[in-house]
Amino acid sequence: MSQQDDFETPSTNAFEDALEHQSQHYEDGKPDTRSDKDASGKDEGAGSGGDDQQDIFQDLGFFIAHDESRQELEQLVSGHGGTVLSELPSGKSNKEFVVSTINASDLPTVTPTYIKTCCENNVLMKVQPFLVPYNEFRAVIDTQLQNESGEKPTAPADDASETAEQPVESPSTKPGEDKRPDADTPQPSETNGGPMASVTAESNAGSEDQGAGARRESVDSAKNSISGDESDVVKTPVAPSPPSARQPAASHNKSSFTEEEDEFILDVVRKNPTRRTTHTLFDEISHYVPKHTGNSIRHRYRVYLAKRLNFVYQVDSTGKLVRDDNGDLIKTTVLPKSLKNKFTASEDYALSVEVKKQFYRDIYQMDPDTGESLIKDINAPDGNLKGSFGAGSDERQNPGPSFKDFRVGERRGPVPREFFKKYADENPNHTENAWRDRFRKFLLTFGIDRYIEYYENEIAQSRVPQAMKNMTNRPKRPGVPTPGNYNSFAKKVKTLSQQQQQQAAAIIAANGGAIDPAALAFAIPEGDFLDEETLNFISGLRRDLSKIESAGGAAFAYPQEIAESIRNDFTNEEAQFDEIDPDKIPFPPALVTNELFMPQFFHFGSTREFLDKINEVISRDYEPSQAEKLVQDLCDDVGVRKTFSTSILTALSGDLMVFPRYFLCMFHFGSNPPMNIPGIWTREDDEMLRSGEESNIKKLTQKHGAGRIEMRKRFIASDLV
DNA sequence: TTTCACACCCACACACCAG
DNA sequence: TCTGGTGTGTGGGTGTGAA
Repeated sequence: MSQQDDFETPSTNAFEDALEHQSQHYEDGKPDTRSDKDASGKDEGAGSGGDDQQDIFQDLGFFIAHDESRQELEQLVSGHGGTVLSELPSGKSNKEFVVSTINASDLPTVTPTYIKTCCENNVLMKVQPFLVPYNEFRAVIDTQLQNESGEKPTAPADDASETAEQPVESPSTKPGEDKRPDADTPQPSETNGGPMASVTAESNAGSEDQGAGARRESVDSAKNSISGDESDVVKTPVAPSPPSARQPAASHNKSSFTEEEDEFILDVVRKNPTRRTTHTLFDEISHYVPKHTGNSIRHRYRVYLAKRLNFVYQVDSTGKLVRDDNGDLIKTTVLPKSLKNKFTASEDYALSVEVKKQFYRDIYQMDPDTGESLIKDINAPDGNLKGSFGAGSDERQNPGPSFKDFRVGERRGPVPREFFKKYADENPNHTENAWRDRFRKFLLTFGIDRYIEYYENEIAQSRVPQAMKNMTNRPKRPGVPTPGNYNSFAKKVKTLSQQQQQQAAAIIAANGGAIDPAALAFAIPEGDFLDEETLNFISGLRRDLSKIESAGGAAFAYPQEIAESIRNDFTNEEAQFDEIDPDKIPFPPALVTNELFMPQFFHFGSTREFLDKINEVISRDYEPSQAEKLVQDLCDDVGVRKTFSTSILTALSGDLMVFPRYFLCMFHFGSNPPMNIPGIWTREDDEMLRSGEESNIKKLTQKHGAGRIEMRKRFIASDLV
């Protein structure tokens, strides 16, 4: 597989013909000349780098409701022959679209990415994968806001969940790319002579699904639209939050993918580009998109979303994300290698020849390239012999044929491990184990002499030789799940303990039969989660535990008078904030998500039980510099994610006395972080403290007390906030 | 009939272990 | 140390059924 195939091989089935169908279905039956032009422009556009601008949007109108890059989008539309509409389309024409990431108008709406992608490729692409589903919740909210403000109804305000985009390199076919042999090319297959893998382009043509958006289930971006948090998301190349896990269950057993979910999937892939083809990545994503299984998310990505992956974030050789000097992720259009590499014919041939040379050396103690003897003079000073003597003595006596005339025959070894180690060092495209396995399972089965002969013959005939295939016929293992099959929740539950099943069933039942994260957590194997980077962006908790740790005890050790003052404040506050009855808080509490808590959290039977355990953990004897151990214990014993407990510690300025209060108030008041609680510092509190204004300090003193203000100042001075 | 979500398949790359 | 057995899960699909 080409390393850059996703970008550089045009996905020809992605190019537009949907509108042509639409016109047949909906329009007036007039001949549409665009399709011919598109057909001719496909390859040209894809290969030309997009410099030769064409009127790809001719006859089409777009209402740009995307505030973020309105001017750019308008220029792109008009620059490519399209019409920029000054008001919302009537909905009667299938050639008019709204451009926005939110569809609150129930009109055909495409994402801004559609405009950009078409222009970058100079091709009118299929509109279907870029259609935005109608979001009736958002429409309701917009209407409410309009009613409250008395404003006229307007076009849907743009959602800011779209990540920043950059121009994509125009797709082109690279020389040296994976070239699949012709179907009639003979190949080294024992079991069938056909081509190894015919690339089956799934038919995407013929979609006239203008109503697809309206049919889809809408989701809860309404909450975000009110909070005004969207702008933050736009400005940073951070993924959209995971789609809400508390969305109403679909009326049927298959849920459509929303734009929000699509963007979430794309962002996780961008941050895990080496795992883009794996099953496990999508299974992990499914933990955060509970309406869909890993299988279906993977399918969704492969068939639809891969075309929209116009960039990924750069990773190092180990797959870890790389950041620039400012700490930002680096976008790239070059895809990193995936986890496993297919063996090519030239690799098979090179290995065959190298193994053959190894046998030749072993048998005849002669250098296969020079024909010189490898046996040192027996009287040599070091007394060592060249080469090894793995073969029988008879063969060693034999001067032997030239390497060219030598045949390996039935010989299978020995091949020292060192051979594969050295070979892997020189050919790092595969590991030592992989080279050895290729030798064992393919070369030995097919025949070394035979493959060399085949390969050289193909080259001589100016044909493209193929790699060996179909050499493995391991019997199916009875009772073992099919690899790469990440299906339904029910299947996962089957693997759980009886007690866990009962708990999961209870949660599902309490949830009206809908699967929620709490129940789902039982099905997630421990440690089977997205990488820390992804979790960070999911949780939004970017606290740096190492800072706290590196500050040693300084951040948590306070002078006696401050400690005394804080203790007094704490005692006075207890009646108001610490005597909330945990038995009145249902378990799991409403705010609990997988982003904040580990699966073992859900093993607690009640909120009280959870809080008792919290109290037990923080009562242990931790040194001031043992923040990391505390965080680890909270994770292991109570199921609080490290990122979450670190953020709480930061909000509490390390004051463990307030730790139970944080959870109690969070669950009771339904707010994370809990607001207006003494000892729990919010971002606004910190800004007020930093301002140094007398009025602000006065307010903070009333809220937190003088001792905690001193404590917080030290925390800020240590750069821990 | 078509589309799409979801289930399922299977060759094989890569790994590890025991004799 | 060599070797064979075999586990795991990637990579690239296809099959099925509801809407």
